[in-house]
Amino acid sequence: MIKTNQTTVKDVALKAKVSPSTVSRVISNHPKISEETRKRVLKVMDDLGYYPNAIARSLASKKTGTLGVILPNRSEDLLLNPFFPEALRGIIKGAASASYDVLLSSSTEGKSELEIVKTFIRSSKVDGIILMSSKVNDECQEYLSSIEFPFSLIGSPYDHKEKVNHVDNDNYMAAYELTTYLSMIGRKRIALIAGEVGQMVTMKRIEGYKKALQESNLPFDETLLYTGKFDEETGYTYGVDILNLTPMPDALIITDDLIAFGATKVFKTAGISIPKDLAIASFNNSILSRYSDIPLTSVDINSFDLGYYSVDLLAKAINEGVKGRKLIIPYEIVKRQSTEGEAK
Amino acid sequence: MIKTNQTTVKDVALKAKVSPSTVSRVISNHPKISEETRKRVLKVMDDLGYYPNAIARSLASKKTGTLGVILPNRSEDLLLNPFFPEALRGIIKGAASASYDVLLSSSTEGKSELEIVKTFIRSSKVDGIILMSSKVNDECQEYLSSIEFPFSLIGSPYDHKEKVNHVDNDNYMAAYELTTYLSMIGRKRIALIAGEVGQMVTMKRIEGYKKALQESNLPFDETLLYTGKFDEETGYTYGVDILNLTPMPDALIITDDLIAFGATKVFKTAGISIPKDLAIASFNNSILSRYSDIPLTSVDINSFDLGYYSVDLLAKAINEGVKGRKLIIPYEIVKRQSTEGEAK
DNA sequence: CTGAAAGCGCTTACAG
DNA sequence: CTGAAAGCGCTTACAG
Repeated sequence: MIKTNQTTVKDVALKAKVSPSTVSRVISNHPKISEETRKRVLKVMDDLGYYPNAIARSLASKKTGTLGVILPNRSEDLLLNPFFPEALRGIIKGAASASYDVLLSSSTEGKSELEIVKTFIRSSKVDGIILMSSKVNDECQEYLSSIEFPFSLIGSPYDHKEKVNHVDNDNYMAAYELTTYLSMIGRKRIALIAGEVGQMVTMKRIEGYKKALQESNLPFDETLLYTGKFDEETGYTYGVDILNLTPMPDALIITDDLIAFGATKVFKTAGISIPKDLAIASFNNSILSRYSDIPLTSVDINSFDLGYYSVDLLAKAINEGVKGRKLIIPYEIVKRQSTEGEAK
Repeated sequence: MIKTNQTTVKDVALKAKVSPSTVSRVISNHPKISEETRKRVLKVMDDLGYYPNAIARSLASKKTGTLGVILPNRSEDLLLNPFFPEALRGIIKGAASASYDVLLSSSTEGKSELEIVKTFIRSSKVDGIILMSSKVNDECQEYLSSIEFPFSLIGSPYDHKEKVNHVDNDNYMAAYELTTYLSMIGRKRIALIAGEVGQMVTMKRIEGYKKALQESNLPFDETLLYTGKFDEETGYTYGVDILNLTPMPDALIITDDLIAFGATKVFKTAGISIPKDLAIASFNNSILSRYSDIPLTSVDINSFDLGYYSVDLLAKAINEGVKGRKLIIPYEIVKRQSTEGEAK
């Protein structure tokens, strides 16, 4: 913002010989303006290079035309997990087509997500908010629901399902299907590296996994279930852990390609044959799963769409007061070499 | 923004028995407020749960406290090139520590970057702008310079160097050093896949490459220089092209890991031994270069820092009117197996 | 150190 | 279909 002597509605009004009210009305496409007046004003606006001041509009109209996006606090996620850039791309695209701007949360160390949300709202900077992940006992969901501020969630709400707009995959089914598939190809000891406890998506996937084991008449073995952070370290660490199990699992589901990729390296180095000794399946279907030496079977969750439709939902929440709407984005299990060989 | 009956300066003023002016002054930390008054007002603000309306502040003060970031129009970039998410992460971090919010350009198909810039400025939504890449004849740089609007550039300005704040690697030197290194390990025919013509970074790297060839007494062979889009297709296509050259090059520089990764697959499938027959070096040092079957030598350009310091520069441009400042972010050539074997 | 007043550039009932 | 007036919630010379 610079002290350029902006041309204002007043200038336009003067030159078009109408009142500022009228200028304002043609700006906002008010229906009851005569075609003649509209044209004249439009022409003057063009001649003067006039462009409405968004800030002034916001103050007067109580609408900002911008959407706030809360990025995960832990910046590692932003870096490693391809979900975030992809979903963000979907959000940007969606926002563009709905004529919204996107304001990103500045992730400061000290500030909790809730504080960021509150600041966005209290400073009146956004019309609505997108939460990019769903935690168990998420205080942001709680808060936003309680003050009835328009928001949408990527993921499944931990509570208040009837009030929270959200877009998600059916992660329960995805894990169920994947586990069943591994069982069908003859695997008996199926391990799972499931992501962070405390994330709804982790809960859902574990549930689906357990259910599938049960229906396949396979025992659930707690020692085959891993949860934790999703960085490189973890991939290696768990890989080594699994290597040391006796008997080793003959299948492994990992909820992110990157980790799967890392773990795969450990197994290969140790002379484990994939998929013969160990079938591996993962999530996100990122570039890594395709480019891997042994291409990885992976669940494509359509991150872009998750982002894109979260905007759609949010726009409806803002404009029509929609609440509790739920959108399921289909996933797809892309089968590749890491699960396609014969079992030993 | 919701029609919550916000508490305003007026409410605070009333309860604290001061004028709104005074409240405003304690909000903005005006020095000449008595400690006593300050404390009383602060207490009332806290009691009332008051939080200043950012929009109103903006309108009155002509400062928005937000930075506009222009993302590349072609969304493929955002997806594939790890530079963008990384640099964006740096920007977000930098913005947070400088107390700015980040507004993202909504990349619509029809709109040029220049139009987005103009809209940001004319609607008074941002105090400054970050351009995430530098094109030859970039009209945004031209425009922003001409109206003297604060901005900073990631990359090298194509012109008006004395006016444009920018942060960049020394891409000339990086390409020069990498080429020289390949020559030093005995390579005689060094090919280059250089990225898009029209990007300043591509120009710089080609220059450095040529200079190094010359100083190493190697001929510059036009048929060994490739430019083009950076998607998967390109990697495969050029890989096949190179395979069909006679004689084949014995070294290849590629300005992105992903493409290098793709090309590598082509070569491996064709039975080319890396690095024996063909040494490969690339840029960005992404996760891919490490995880590759044959780990790739790659230039780490420190994308995060590029983003982070672009904010630093921009803040100085806004607050101190700084112009033409230049910041060089060091790069690092990370040597790995793809260049470390012996030549044939 | 503090207050009264004007103003930032729009929008929106209200009235005609 | 259009205008006059008040107001959105702050900030900032100006004056004291």
